[in-house]
Amino acid sequence: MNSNQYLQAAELHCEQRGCKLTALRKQVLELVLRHEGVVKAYQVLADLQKERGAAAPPTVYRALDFLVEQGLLHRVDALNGFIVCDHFECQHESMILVCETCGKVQEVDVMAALNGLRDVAQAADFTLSHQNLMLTGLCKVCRV
Amino acid sequence: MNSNQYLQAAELHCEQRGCKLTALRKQVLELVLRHEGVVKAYQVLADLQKERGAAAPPTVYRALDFLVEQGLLHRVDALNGFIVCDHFECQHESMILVCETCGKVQEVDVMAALNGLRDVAQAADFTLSHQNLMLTGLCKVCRV
DNA sequence: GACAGCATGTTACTGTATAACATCACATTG
DNA sequence: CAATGTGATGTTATACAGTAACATGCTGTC
Repeated sequence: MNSNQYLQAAELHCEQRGCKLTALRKQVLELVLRHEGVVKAYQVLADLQKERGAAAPPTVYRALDFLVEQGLLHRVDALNGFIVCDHFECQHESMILVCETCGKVQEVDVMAALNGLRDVAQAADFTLSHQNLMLTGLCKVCRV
Repeated sequence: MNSNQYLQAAELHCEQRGCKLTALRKQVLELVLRHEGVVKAYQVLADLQKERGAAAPPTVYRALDFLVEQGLLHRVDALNGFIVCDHFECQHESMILVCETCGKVQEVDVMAALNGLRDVAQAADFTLSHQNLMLTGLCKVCRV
């Protein structure tokens, strides 16, 4: 799926959920798409400023929040960053793998594998919500 | 284990690992211990300033980083905070459960339950390091 | 055209974290 | 004992992250 296709699908996705991928939101999403892997809010802000002159933090954060809410992006807490989710259509719980060495990220689905954790939590009288886990390790390339 | 016992054990633990729980580090650890649950760096900083007058962010961050490195604290990325680990002796991988409603945290061990995730990661050509997962959900009290 | 409701712009601020350099304390050793 | 090296701490300044609060603009509906 190329960038344009993605944007189109994203637009449709938003409409189906009863809200709009406005020009600004689309532009922000586009900026995020341009980067490989994790993008920071202030990076997006800088990019946005290049493209349209003035822009303040709230502008970017609001757009990013919206995109996260729609499932188009995932927030990666531990990195204060965001990544594109390329399977926003389906209900999923994912695990975001961050390589400690090169910083590359990938997302894998873990709906099933989470059950073990869910059981442990349940045993501690705790009910897990939907998760987007972030775990660290070594990617194929950096593993040597 | 009360606070004093913990501090003593912590001191021993550091020595065994070839480093020192200095007065400052001990004081910071004590300040963290005083709080239930998650503590923020700037909260600790404020407390520290009350006790010893001047103190700047790096002082606190260095101490906290040290304590995390020694396994005495866990960093909770998603909350920009820290919690005490009360079983720093043993090699463990834990899951930190954060209640979405009341914010209380608890730590549970998940060495075994992580294997499922490890397998999924391996299938994606990724080798997981040791983890301290943070997951959100509802605690016993807030679950209703 | 008036209004409601949402999106965006703007200002100012709070909170989180670190770089870079200065100084101190203490152990080692020549 | 003085010289030196090393790690801990102090200090200043700044970078980076996020939000509150209010102003303005846009669009659809009655």
